[in-house]
Amino acid sequence: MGNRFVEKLQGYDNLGDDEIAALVAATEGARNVDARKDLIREGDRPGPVFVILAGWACRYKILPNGTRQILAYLMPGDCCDLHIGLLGEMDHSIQTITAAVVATIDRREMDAMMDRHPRIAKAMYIAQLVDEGTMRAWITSMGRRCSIERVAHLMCELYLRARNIGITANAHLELPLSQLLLADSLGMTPVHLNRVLKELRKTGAMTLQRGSLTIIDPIALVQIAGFDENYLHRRLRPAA
Amino acid sequence: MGNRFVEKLQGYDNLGDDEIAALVAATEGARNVDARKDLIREGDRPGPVFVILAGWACRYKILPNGTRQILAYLMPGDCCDLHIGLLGEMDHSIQTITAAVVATIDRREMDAMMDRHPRIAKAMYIAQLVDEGTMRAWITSMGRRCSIERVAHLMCELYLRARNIGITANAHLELPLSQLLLADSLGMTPVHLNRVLKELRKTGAMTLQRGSLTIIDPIALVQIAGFDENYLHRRLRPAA
DNA sequence: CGGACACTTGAATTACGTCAAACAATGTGG
DNA sequence: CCACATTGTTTGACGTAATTCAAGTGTCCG
Repeated sequence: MGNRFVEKLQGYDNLGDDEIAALVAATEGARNVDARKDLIREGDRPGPVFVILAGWACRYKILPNGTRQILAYLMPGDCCDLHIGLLGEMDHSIQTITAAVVATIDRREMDAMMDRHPRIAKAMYIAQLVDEGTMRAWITSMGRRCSIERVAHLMCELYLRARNIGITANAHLELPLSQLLLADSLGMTPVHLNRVLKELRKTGAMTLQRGSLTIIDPIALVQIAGFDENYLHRRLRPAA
Repeated sequence: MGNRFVEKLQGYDNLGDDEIAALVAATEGARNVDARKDLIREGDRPGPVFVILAGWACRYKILPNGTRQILAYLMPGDCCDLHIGLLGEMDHSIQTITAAVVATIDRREMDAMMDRHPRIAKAMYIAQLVDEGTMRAWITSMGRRCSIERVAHLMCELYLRARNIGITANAHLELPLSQLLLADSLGMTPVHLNRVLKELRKTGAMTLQRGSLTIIDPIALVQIAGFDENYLHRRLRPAA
């Protein structure tokens, strides 16, 4: 396995050897981070750009009433907002889910790299647009899909994103996400999520057990989710 | 009233006279658009950047089952994604709500302008980050707030955004949003939204009637919404 | 005046939440 | 290797917020 960040950006625009070298150099000093460590917290003054090279993380927000909302999952190759440094304060937190390898790229270095390599800039912008599209899909799910559809939709999203970076095997994916975490992502209670997972198992579309997702009947799953087949395709492999 | 787009960006970074002139020139050929006209549709190949100079618009998505989800409101001064042209297809549609004045800026022209005027680029990036923050707030609302809290929260957001561009008077705002539109934004049925509005009226926090929003008791409203007072403050007036 | 459209209200239904308890998996220290 | 705490999953009984269906009441506008 090479540098996941480079591989992801390469999927968005063809990068030359010098560009790859620049990205590799920029992410060289990556550090190991334990599971469940905040990389940055709501209210903090943003610093450098984070890149997740291995492991999983999530964006989240804690509400005044103590509940939590997960806003997005970060998989290997993903990074935080490109221009994060322009804001005065973070409006959400980012935490590792598993042990992870995290690189940080100084804002100035990032700007310089994007100036020198327009294709890196383009790929970064596309990545940002894809992330935004995912947020819109979450809003849509929360607003207009019932619980079983929401769960199915999230599983489709995660599975396709994972397949895109080559961490699936057959119709199978190791998902290090507890039911509590998933419930906090989908706007439902853990109890209800558990019942929905049971129902999905019963339909024969998929199973999720002990952190292991198996897509048994992809067509049925996509059908339940109301998942637009082109949805991630076109976003993950946009026209050149 | 000057150019709302310029005024908004000026709020993010101090622009010089030449930069203002460049923005004014870029938005010169604005055209009038009727209410309820799609500016661009899901699946279309993106073209130039849209800027709303007057009137209201919204981003939305239609689901396979025919329901609709509003994803964001665009007020005077707002624009669509900066790098929209990099994607192969739109993943959502944008439609005017009222009659509107819309400028389009060619991608090349936009790139050139941002190259020549780094402060314009910075202001545009901040605007983009603010929009993203708003999306995260919507996800949070949908996931973790009950209906009355959601409604109150959206009204806080819209009121503050409107105040920031100077279209409020006292504690009052003309909101050209039907209850059907609001319901499709908040993930609820129009019937239920209507009842929630009635309840909010009863609490004495606010009224929304015939397109006219009045904040009667701001403290009570913020309290109901669980609205973070700093939330838009820090995003709309970030530290220099 | 009549037709279209947005808003309002009531009654019945349902999806999901709450509370509570049991069970499984994993890890820690004695 | 066992007691035991800890954290995640599963299930049942019950309560409630929100939807659905249906029938109004404005209000605008040709």
